[in-house]
Amino acid sequence: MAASEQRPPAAPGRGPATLRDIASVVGVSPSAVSMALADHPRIGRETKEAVRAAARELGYVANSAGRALRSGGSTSIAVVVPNTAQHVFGHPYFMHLLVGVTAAANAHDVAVLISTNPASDHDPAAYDRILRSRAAAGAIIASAAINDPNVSRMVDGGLPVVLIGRYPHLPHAVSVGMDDIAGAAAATRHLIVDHGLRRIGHISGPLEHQTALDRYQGFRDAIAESPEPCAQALAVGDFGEEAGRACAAQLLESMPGLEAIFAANDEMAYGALLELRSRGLRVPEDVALVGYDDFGVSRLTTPAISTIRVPAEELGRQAAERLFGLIWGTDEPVTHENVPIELVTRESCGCRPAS
Amino acid sequence: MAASEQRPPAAPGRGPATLRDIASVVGVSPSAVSMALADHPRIGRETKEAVRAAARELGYVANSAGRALRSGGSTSIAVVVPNTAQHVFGHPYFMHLLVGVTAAANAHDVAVLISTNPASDHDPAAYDRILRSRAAAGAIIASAAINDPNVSRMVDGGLPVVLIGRYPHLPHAVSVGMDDIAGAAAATRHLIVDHGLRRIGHISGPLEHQTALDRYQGFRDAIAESPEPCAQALAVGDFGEEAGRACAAQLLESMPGLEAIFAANDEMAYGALLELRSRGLRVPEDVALVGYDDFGVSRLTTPAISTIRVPAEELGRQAAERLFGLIWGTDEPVTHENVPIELVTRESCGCRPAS
DNA sequence: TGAATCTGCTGAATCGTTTGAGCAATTGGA
DNA sequence: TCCAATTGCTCAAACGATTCAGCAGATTCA
Repeated sequence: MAASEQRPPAAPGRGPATLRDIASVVGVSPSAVSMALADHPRIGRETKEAVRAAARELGYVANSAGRALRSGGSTSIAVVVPNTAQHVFGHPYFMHLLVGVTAAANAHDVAVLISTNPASDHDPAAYDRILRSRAAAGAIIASAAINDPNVSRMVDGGLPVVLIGRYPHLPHAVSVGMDDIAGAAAATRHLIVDHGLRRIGHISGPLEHQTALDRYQGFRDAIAESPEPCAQALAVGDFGEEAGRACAAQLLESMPGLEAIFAANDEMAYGALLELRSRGLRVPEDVALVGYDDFGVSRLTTPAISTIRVPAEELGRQAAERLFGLIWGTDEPVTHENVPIELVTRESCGCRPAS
Repeated sequence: MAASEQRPPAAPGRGPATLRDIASVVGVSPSAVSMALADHPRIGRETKEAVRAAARELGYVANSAGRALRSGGSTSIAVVVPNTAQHVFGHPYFMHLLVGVTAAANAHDVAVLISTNPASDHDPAAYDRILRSRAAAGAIIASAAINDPNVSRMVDGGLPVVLIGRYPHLPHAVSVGMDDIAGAAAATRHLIVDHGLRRIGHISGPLEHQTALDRYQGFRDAIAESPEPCAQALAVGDFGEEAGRACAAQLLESMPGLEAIFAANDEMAYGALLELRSRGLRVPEDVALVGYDDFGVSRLTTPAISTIRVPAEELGRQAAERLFGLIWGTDEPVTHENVPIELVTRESCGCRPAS
């Protein structure tokens, strides 16, 4: 079925219609058809109507390769995930992000390409190739480590790029994120001020991620601003549930009389919950617990985990809009923008009685 | 070419390199470069090496539009989600599917385009346009309602399409799915045979989804094959947590002495769990519960919900491989293939004591 | 020595679309 | 009546990669 005939002009069933097919139906040149569809003022009203009718009839959609080639720029954007697929790509955060991005892209009739790192490390990264091949007109980069050299290479690569998160060492980069420092401080402050807890441990993410750094910073800020002295402890995890267990164990060792744990994400908070439960400690009566993210996990556990809600979908939507602004040049170059976050109190901090 | 002055040959920083840039560096024609990169036998070894060196030097990646235009066929595949974005796209199922698809696509150096329905209903669907515009060489269609006319239109549209799920009314369609009937029967049989329960209710999905139909069918099969008589009841939900609550309430009304509930997915099982708990009924002691899917939700609840594990990632991977087979013509046209599923017993059916 | 073959490349055409230049017909103004 | 301006289209040239026919030069064989 791959062998195509010589192409009798505008064979009705054979493959998608082209400008030429419409042209031969209407009886004008392909150029006229192109201009008619673009609503060019120099094309007559009748011709335009005839062209549009024929286009609808034949189900014409412009060949994206032809268009991209001629007008230098595709109608796609890429969402790239620099980290290995297993680690981040499978995370609910990414899914919500993607929903936001596709919603915005759909509204502008733009296709979304997703790209992760290939397994091999010496090869040029997959997303690198996508941008160089001009398959996408720009890219949204999600959750990169701060020392990822690819990110700064892409930012400097001349192609429109929007980063998700905060990148203090890339001052020229356009980014959309949230105030993780304030969020973490709010979570910690809630434990200190509203629940009167004084001996608090933090389970952080890997410290080469800005997000982990910022949440740790917010934690320390809240401790520091407390009028009454608080004791703090740190255990460094990797955002995974198992690390949460291990870090909770570590905190219990290192800080006798631990009253509360603030974990840098909900997965680790859940891990901590399991560890505490397995040691016979009650949450929140013996140890209070707060997480971060609110992507479903924290709502389901018993007790439900109090957390900071990250509006990932909104993040994705704004990143996409910002990217369109860069691509079409319709935007003042805002360097960084934050979406609002919110403390969600549930049972694990002691706000509502665990049922 | 009188216009050769316009283009200072291979300006190093200006935009991605083209074949011409390499050609002018090496001192051969663009054709030779193309053939060298394709490892054509009629190109000399030295030239090939020089070309490859220059290509690496300039960071050359073939312009995807140019290549697609000439060789008729892009190097992307599309993943389309016919349902509204809110409903299905945000589901963990989709995320796992996507991980599998991208993993397979990455391995073959193929880009993945994702597409959802636009809001408007009268417009040609977004994925329709993607295929017609040849932006993607083929498509994987995820979770469509059985009466979705777009699906059969795409299947008959002449472009390679792989469906995910079972489509008994589209006998020619290539699809990858799982045996939902067997899975549901296994879940129900577990309640009957292993736990000795006899009065069982089913919370199904919307019955215009084949998945919902099949799981209901499996439920009834297991009831029917039971040597001892069982009582059954049905409540129809929409795969959402709220519907799970409502359906559980409905089942408790309609079937006095209800001993067990088999829900067609984990979200609804979780809703049922909440409803049972709010009525003071213990799970599994008073009412046993089994769900379906195992995308994280069921593992986190207390008690953890027994369920059927759906290998969505594997589903995505196989769908992608099947699609490549269709596109490149390297495959016998297997019509339908199943991935294996597995019963995962946890606490909600009574297999392990709830901690 | 001359013809056939092989080797290594060039030139031109092509994919489908867009766009500026330009041409023929019509209309307007003086 | 004649020169302009306007209207409505056509032509040709791109965009970048691929591919096939063909052309020199070198090599082989008779």
